[in-house]
Formats: sequence, C-alpha cells, structure tokens
Amino acid sequence: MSQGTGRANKRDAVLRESARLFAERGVEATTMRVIADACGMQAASLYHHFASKDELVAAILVRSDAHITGLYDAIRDASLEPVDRLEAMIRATLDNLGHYRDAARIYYRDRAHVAASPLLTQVRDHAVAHDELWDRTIDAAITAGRISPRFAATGLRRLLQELMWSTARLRGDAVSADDIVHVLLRGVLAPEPGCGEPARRPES
Amino acid sequence: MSQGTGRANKRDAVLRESARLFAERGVEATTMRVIADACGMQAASLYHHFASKDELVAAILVRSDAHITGLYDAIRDASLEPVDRLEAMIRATLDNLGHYRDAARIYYRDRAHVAASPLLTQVRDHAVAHDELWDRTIDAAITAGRISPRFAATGLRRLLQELMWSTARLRGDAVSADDIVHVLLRGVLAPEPGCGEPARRPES
DNA sequence: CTAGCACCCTAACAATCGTTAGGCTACTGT
DNA sequence: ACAGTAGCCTAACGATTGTTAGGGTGCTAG
Repeated sequence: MSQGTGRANKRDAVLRESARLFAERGVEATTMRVIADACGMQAASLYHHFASKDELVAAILVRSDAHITGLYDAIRDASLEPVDRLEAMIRATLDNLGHYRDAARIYYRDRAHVAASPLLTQVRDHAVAHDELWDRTIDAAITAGRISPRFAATGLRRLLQELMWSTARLRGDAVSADDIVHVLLRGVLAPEPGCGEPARRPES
Repeated sequence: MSQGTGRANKRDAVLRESARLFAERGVEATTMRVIADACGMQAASLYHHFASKDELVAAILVRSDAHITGLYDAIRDASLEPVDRLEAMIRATLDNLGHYRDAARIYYRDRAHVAASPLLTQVRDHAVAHDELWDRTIDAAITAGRISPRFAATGLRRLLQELMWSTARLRGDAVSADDIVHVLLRGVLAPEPGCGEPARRPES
C-alpha cells in the first residue's frame, strides 16, 4: 500500500546516499545540499521525507540498531557455552557491520553526535543492554578458564568492540570476516590443554 | 631563546586543546570559537599563532608524523628478524599512539580532510613510505613461515593498522599496550613447531 | 472530471562559519 | 626614555549552514 514497487522509492535512496556520505566525511561535514546533489534533488526537497538532519541520521542508525538487537536477542535466548556465545556475538556484530557498514561507521565515528541527539535514546538504551550481554559472556568465559585471566571483562569487551568496529572501514580489501574472527579469538582464548590450534577454526 | 620557560607558552596550549577537541568531535564540527573558549581567549586571537584552521590541524599532525617517522627510520636501519621487526613496528606505532593520541585520532578519523589539505603532502608521503615498510616486513615474515599464509601482506597490514589505530580511543581503560600486542601477535603468528605459546610472550 | 495529496521546485530566512581589520596593552632592546 | 612588537581584544565581513514559505506538477481515489 504505502510504497509501491514500481514507483522509485526515493526515501530509501536518500537514506542510502546520506549514510554513505555521513560515513565517509562525517555528519557535521556533510551538508544537506551535498546529500541532495547525490540524490539528484534539491536540498529543500529532503525535508519532504525527513523533518530535519538529525532525524535523517537517526533513521539510518535505528535501521542498523533494529538488526543487531534482533541478533543479540536470539543469542541471549539460546543456551550456549560461553565461548560459543562469544563467537556468535562476534559473528553477529560482523554480520551487522556487513549489512549496515555505513551506519556502524557513523555510530562509532560521530559518537558525540549520537550521545547528544534526543532521537536516539532507544538506540543508546539498546547499546547499554548489549554491553551488559558482552560483559556477562566474557566473565563466564574467564570463569570457565577459556579466556586468559590477564584480561578484565570490561576492558576486553571494549578492545574487541573497537577491533571489530575498525574493520567496518576495511571494505572487501582482502580481509574476510573469517580472518577477523580468527585473529580475535585466537589472540584472546586460553591455549587448549591439548595444544595445537587454540580453539575452533573456520570451516574452510 | 625563542620561548622562555617562565612565560606561559600559549601556542602549545592551543595545540593541545584543539587537538583534544578535534579528536573528540571532529575537525569540521569543532569551531575556532570553541577552541578559543577552551584556551581562554578570543577566536580572532588564534590567528596570531596560526594562519588558518587548516594550518592548526597540520601543525598537530606534523608533530606526530615527525615522531613516528623517527621511530620507523630507526627500525628500518636496524638488522632484525622479520617477526622481531614486526613487533618493533607494532610497539612503535602504539608508542606513537600513546604520545600523540589525539593526533592519531584526527588522522584516522578525518581522513577526507587529511587527503585534501595542501599542507600535509609531506605527511602523506611519509605514510606511503611507512606502508611500504610494513608490507615488506609482513611479506618477509610470511616467506619465513612465521605468519599464516591465509593472510595477504596488504590486507594484513591494513587489518593490523586499523586494530592498532582503534585502540587510540581506549584511554587507560584497563587495556595495556602489552595486552594489545599480545592479542595481535598471537592471532597472526603461525604456531611454533614446539607447540605451547604461539611465539614470544610479553616480559611479565 | 475533479479534489487532494505526494513530490519536488525556487527563493529566502536567521544563525553561524572561518577570517580580516584595526586598535589597545605590556613588555623588550637600545 | 622611547620605539617596536608580541599578544590579545572588539567589531565586522562575506560565505555557507540548516531550515522554512509558498507554489507548481502529476498521479490517484471517488
């Protein structure tokens, strides 16, 4: 009903182009006129789809937040060993980064803007809940002796998150998600009693 | 002679405060008036020390570039095994990130600005030379069988750089440089023939 | 056929941006 | 004692920012 398939869905085009520009140049440095140019329209016409620049940014971030929140909820409900849950969370994050790369780059690049926008309270609340799941999972893995006790849960969580988010800037550049999981898990897990590979390996 | 110790060196204060603000909010989002406020002066007074906003940004980045270029030059001249050289480069980068954290955050955050500024040609040239040293070192480590052949040199270089740069945002938060080196090297190095720890361990 | 809405336009608004002009004050070298 | 200048100020410039006002066009439901 609302948006037909035959009609060109310009709102989505605006979301896509603006997300790309925000991610590349930053929110503040990207003007409404540049976004409009990229969409083949006029700056004032953007306000037919979005009430303000802030609302445009929020729409981009809410999309990505809904996706990752769904993934995390499924992981939270599943019964998994701590290390398996940790790997599932890493893969979920990397999956989200793959589908909503620009949104993730905006989120972790313009943190001051995200923290200040009144339209992002729900996104911020979700982020807190996600961090708690991370901390609980890492704590459980440390207690189970599967992660070196040299790390503290909060510190390791932030380290892993930063490492994963940073990969959002590596487009297909010869670095696969499996490579990243490999580096992170192998660097963090305690050595298996049976020597050899530190844990599981990708199913290559 | 030029700048006495008794006299308050306001130019350095401007450099420090502006670097902090640029790193936190982004170059474009940080106005000259905000910088002046943080320094207890007026926006126009900044132009007594720096000819333009671009020159201020450049002065911040050139400082950091001079430091890391000195470290890399020493590593280039030393005769080191590939893996030792790789660890030395990782430690040099983390040392630079420790001393010039704000500059590094500006450099890797506002890449579009860095690429466009006409005052940063030397910094960009140095970056190219540093990347070549990274690639040669990683290639040598792969040839020597010390790094898993699943990685390509350029891809692994970018991965390591992104991972290191991302840690510039982790202030003293319970994550030490040794922790980061541990995660990175252990995740990347091929397993030692003698099993056990994948390679060297920090001197804890 | 017609009313209405979706969609986009041009023109312009006030605010803020980086930057310049010109003047005041306090210290310095001779 | 006096000229010079480093360092900061107030005031204002033109350009650009996000945003609004108001009008035009073309599809669609009744």
